[in-house]
Amino acid sequence: MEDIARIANVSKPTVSRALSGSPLVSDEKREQIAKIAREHGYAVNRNAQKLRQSRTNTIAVMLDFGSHRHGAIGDPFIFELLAGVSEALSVRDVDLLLSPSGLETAGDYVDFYRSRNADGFIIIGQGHRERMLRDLSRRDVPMVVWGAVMAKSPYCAVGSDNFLGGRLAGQRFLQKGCQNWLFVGNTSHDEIRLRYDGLMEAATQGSDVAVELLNIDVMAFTETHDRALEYLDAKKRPDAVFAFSDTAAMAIISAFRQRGLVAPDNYALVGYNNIPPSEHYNPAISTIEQNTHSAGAILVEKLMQMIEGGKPKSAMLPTRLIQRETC
Amino acid sequence: MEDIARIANVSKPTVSRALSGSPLVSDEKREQIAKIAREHGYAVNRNAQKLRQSRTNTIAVMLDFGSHRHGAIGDPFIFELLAGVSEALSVRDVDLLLSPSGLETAGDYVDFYRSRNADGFIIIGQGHRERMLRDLSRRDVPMVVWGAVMAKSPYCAVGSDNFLGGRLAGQRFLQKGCQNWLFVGNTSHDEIRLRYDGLMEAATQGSDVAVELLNIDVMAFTETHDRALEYLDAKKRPDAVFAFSDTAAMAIISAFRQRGLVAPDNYALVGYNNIPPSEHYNPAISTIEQNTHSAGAILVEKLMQMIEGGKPKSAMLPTRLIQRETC
DNA sequence: GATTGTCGTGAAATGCATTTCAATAGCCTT
DNA sequence: AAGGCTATTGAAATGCATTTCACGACAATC
Repeated sequence: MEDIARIANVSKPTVSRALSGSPLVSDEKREQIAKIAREHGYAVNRNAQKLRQSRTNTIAVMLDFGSHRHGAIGDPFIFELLAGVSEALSVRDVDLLLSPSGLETAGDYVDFYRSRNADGFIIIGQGHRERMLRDLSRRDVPMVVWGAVMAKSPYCAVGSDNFLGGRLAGQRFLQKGCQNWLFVGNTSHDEIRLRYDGLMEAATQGSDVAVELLNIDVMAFTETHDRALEYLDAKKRPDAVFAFSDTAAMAIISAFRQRGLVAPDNYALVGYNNIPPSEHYNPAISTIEQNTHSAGAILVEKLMQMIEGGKPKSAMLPTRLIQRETC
Repeated sequence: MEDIARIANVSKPTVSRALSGSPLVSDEKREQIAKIAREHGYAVNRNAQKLRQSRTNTIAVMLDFGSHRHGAIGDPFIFELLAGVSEALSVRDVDLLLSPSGLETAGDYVDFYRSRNADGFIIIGQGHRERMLRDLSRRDVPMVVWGAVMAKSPYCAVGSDNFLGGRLAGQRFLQKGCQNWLFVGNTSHDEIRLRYDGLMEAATQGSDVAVELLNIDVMAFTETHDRALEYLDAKKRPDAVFAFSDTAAMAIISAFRQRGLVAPDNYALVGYNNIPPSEHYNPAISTIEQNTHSAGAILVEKLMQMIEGGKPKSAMLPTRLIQRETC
């Protein structure tokens, strides 16, 4: 920068101001300096900048890649969410650091933050990290979580109305007169348990409705498929299935078909997320839609408020049932 | 750091060495210093470190999020690739900057690199950026590209043997005696054109084989589906379809079924990527498998060599046909 | 006892941009 | 013509860790 200053016959601060678009420097001079910088292949050292400003304009997005081969991550839904976040960040010219490694405990997160790697965290899915997240939220680190939104939550969470999602599915089952329901998913994840709770609430409003729970902990396609087969082979015959994701719904459809059961003739089925293939699946999958696109924007918005010192409130996004062939 | 040094009764350099695991400092002292740092909530400022070392231990991974709503990105395959890269990087303790915004021209990439935002680039998919990539590769910026591997390529590319993939599908079609083939994909992308070329080669080995091309430029699910319907409604009746991705294959299956055509009875179908749902789809999709997992590791390996000043060669990964119900 | 070597340590230089604060030049009032 | 104001500008301080180089202490060798 000093060299550029010399060539442009100005001082270092002036170059700095010109390049960062400060109003203190005239447009003419700015132009001229920018030109010189360009010609000499000079680009501001971003690390020196971050060091000086104690601001990184970077946020870390935590995806549970660990569960990649457990399937949760492969879901197009997560990808859409990530794309939404990425887009919202790029509008603000903030960089996205994807799932930096070695972050396990709340202490790890705090250290990472203190090392000024990022100005804050967006954490996708509480999963089984609920306890860690609680700890972390007390440590004065800007963070926003995508997942279950609970009244008592100590941190800012953004998520769909999962309880409603479950209830909508249940109400539809009631309409169709189904009485033996099956919920497929891992209820140890808050987000998914809320869906189960919503389904249960609907169940209590019907008469003679029984709900079973197929609690799969490895949420991959193949595992879900196999667990569903086992379930059927135990002579169970649900007339309504609510799956925690469309991907899982596909696994269900496949397993049930192997045993000669087809939706909607032999059972009703509702999935979750409304991923693109669901609409054209055979049969087309009824599902609960989440608004991924605004999700990303809201997550970013909240986190930015937090970084600026604000204390944003959690937000719950609406959800709706999309009826297709399976139900 | 100076404070920690004072408290530990040593000098700044010693603290630096202790915390970075230098062998120059005794284990005992290292322990003690680490303890003090922990107790006082001290964490090394990563930006100062990067500034001093002129090394960021960060690489930028470029995904074409722009095409998100054009579908390409939603493909689980891309996600798997990303997960593979992420994992390979985390082993090396390198951070992953995801698709920083504002990078269009080769010049943008160079500036970004010169600003020391990252030590190099992994670029997923040449797409329509082929020209930019050529430019960039001449500018002395470490980069590796996932996509078509071509002999004359000026940059290091890693990819599957797409030509072979196409040929395998074609050979299978020949075995089954199909004569009216349809290729579905956007051949303006090198990667996909190679698959087409491979298919064509197989075609020339058969007798009386005709190949048509359904050149879809928006590779999203719904668009593919609609284009397939249009195609059928133009009274075309292919007896073999090769789709550039399993996702596209699903769209094809759906569209064909709407016109009363079912695989494998009415036509043979081969997809690409072997994403998890393909195995259990109805019908189960025959497909060309790419090895995503080693892909990520190889990409990272090559890039690291390049960052160290090496000049790694391109690599082509094997590919194989997985026969399932559709063919 | 003198010499060579090893090990650990610290002072100071370095990487680079931003920001504060004081100073200057130029213009307008009165 | 003197005083006051604005718009620019620059010198120096600052953010923080790493690295070079030199030095002291101590053990081993002759």
